[in-house]
Amino acid sequence: MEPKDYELEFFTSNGFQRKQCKGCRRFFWTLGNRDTCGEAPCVEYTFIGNPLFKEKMNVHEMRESFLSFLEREGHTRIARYPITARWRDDVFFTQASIYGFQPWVIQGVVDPPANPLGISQTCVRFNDIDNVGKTGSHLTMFEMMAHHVFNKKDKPIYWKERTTELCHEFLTKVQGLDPKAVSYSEAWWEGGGNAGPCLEVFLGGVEVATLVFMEYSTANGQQTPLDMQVVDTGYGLERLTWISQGTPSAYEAVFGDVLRELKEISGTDTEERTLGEYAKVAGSMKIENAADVRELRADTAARVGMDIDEFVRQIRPFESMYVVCDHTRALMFMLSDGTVPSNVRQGYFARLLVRRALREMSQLGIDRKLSEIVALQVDYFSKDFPDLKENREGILKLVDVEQDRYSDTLVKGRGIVQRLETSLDQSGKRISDEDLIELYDSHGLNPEVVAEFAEKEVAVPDDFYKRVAARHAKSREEEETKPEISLPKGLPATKQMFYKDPYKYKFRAKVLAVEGDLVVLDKTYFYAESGGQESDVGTMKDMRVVHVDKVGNVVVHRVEGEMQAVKGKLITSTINEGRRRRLQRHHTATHIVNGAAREVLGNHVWQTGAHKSVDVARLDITHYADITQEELERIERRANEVVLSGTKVDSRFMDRTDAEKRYGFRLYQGGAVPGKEIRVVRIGDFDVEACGGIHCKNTLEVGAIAVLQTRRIQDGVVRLEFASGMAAVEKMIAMSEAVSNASSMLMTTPDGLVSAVKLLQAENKDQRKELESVKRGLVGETVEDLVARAMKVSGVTIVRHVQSEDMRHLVNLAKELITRPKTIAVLASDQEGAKIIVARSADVDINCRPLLGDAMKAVGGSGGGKPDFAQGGGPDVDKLEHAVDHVVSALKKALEEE
RNA sequence: GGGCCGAUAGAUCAGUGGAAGAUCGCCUGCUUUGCAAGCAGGAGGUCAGGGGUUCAAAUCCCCUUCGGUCCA
Repeated sequence: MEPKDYELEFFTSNGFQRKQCKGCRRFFWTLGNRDTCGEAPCVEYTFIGNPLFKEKMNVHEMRESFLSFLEREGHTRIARYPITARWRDDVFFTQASIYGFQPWVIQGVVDPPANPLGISQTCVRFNDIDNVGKTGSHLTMFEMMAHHVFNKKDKPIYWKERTTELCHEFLTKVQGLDPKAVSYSEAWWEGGGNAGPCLEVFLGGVEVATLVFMEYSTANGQQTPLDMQVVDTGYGLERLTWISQGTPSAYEAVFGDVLRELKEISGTDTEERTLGEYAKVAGSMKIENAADVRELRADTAARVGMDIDEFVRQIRPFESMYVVCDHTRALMFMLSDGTVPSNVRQGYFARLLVRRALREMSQLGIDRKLSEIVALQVDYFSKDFPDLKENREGILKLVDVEQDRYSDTLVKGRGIVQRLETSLDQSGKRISDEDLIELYDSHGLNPEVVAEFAEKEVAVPDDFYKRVAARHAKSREEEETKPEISLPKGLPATKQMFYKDPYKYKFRAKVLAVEGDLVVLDKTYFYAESGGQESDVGTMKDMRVVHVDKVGNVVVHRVEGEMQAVKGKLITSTINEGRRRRLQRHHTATHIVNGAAREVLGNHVWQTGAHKSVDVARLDITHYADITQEELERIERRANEVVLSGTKVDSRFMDRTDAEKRYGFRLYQGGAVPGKEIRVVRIGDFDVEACGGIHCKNTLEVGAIAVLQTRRIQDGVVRLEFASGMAAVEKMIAMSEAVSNASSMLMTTPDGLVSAVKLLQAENKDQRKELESVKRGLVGETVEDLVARAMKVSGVTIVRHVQSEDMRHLVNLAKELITRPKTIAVLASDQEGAKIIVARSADVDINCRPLLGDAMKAVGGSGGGKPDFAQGGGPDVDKLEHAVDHVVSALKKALEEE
């Protein structure tokens, strides 16, 4: 960070002065007389009740004002990227305007869609979610407006001067800001392996924009200049809107109609001044936990001269409404862009938003479906984002499903809390901090909810969420590293000929390298395992090719048999055609099933994984529920209609940006796809995906698609298993074989199979019952028998019985015997070791346990039980009779002594 | 991807080594003008699956499967 980085001609020639902030010591440029940088806490918000722009605008007007300004200044306006960053596998969500251009544009692999360009990018960030609603400015979802420039060495467009000038012009000329009111603070930016100087643009106490000049790569601690210099600006749409309106908080400015409606529904109101002071104090504070929030409230209450309790009573409903507005807005975009609520990954954040919003709704006492509020958001935004309108129904459905789920969790939770209290009551305890953490972490019940459910008061520790986090802080498991295939360096990319001719199975190619059992050719028709499609196999001269991998751009053939490939020589290879055809069919079938599932289930369906093997293919898709039999049949029917339609399957390489423009981000079903050119596989108007796999040329080649089963593999993801072509036929043959075998075994026809099985089940159950009751009857008979033969000592009947029985029977026998008055049973069996039961009726005063204990010593085992019913066993079967006699004589002795 | 909690009757759950239970629901009968009523009786269980420890496992240990939940 050097001063010269910031000494712009634009500043010096326009009379800007470089000053140092007396608060934070940062340097900044300004036309005004200020001595502070212009950001809170060095200054307080100055624009509340005092808008700094000439015109009040809502978010839509402000967005349009910015983008059309850029258009007038030679920029091309481009559409936002989805909020779910499917083109990347390193992040879940789009968190800044530059995300859409990482990594391919920034690395210079792909040309930007336009240059220079203007965009308003929808983003979400969850790090400060706890502050939403409280600080007056924090949001989970926001729009980052930007002008981006990608300056290549040979074709620079503009850099610091023009960037700063554009920013200044937008603020002063377009928005009518007093030029003295803005300051540009010198700072350094780093992120995503890149770095560069930046200017932070402050006005009224708020940072409204950051102008980043990305020019270094910071890989392994070194700063090396980038080939491409990137202008990465970011203008906070919501903040600019706020400043234009001068409302007490950003929320009041940006949530528009939705907030108005919420206020009406909940019937809450307060003085603007209270909210304004709240935001001012919050702007100068760092808020990290519940104690900070208390401090913020206390300070503000003091400033407006209000009792703290009264202040909180007034402010809480507003905080709740802001949270509901923010979360529903974020949800709307996330769900529209393909996030399905779930307990993992992206989906979890959607669930989090739904649950938090619902809690605030109940705080407010609004008894409505959350989807009604989301619907308001859709209506407020759909004019500027038509895709929201298109997905409206789907979005609301997802919200409803998720709300139902939460109410299930709460119903369950209420039971858990009540049972916990009852059991704690017995030991005179109360719900502890540990209990609270457990309830939250394992059952999703946050402390407020627990307090609501509990009879008694519940104390919540300030650092509650910190302690939950501490519970999760544990060492990470080491990642498994795949054994790297070592190849000679500098091999050229293998020409993958199957893209040109997927029906060629025999070819000659030059051997470029031989490494152990690995062979690299200059070109190949073998398909390497990727995109879930298994690799081809075949032969190379007399060797077998058993697997084909891709390492970078090099295709590696693994062979078995004596090595016949010689570096520099030509070699003939043959691909196993039958296998290839099956894999190819399964791949095309996968696209068809994906499209059919989307048609049947809804637009929220995205592929999350797939595998195509010889016999079966599987496709994992996002969906919020199990697939019903009816839906399954519709998908299967639709898929086969598409097959029979004889639609051409068009596979071709396209410029990435062109493809995205033409087909949208639905292309990325299989996840991130690298490179400037992507291969686009299009089945008429039915389905388009970016895919490197080998496909049929026409859907007819798929033959038929048989869906074999569906399974929910995780929350929000369903797996479809299916077969196509001959594999489908084989599956059908196998199934019908199983059915006919089963029917003939049951001496019925396939049609009668179900009822035959039902009958069989019923019969089986009846017989089990009957057997049990017969056994019970036997016990009764034996009892009579035994009692008749029993000895009597001092009026007590002692039953001695040794027989090879199972323990269960013995226990039943003893149970039956001791229902008789004045009865003692000494029963034994030598089945599976020596087993003894000593039991007595309730009216005999003898402890059976020590008696049994002695016998157990004799058979070398151990036992236990209750005083009136003891059982045990040991290994020494030979000593069983002796042990039983011992028990009986001890009993006699004890009874006679009385 | 990781942590935690869990899986017992149709539903909700109790049972923490020694005879599988409660409540609701279901069936039958009685009672009642009527019922989200009362009384009496009854049916209903692969204690998720598989291994192990033990004389003995629903219960303790391990694995698998499935569900819930929190976090990244």
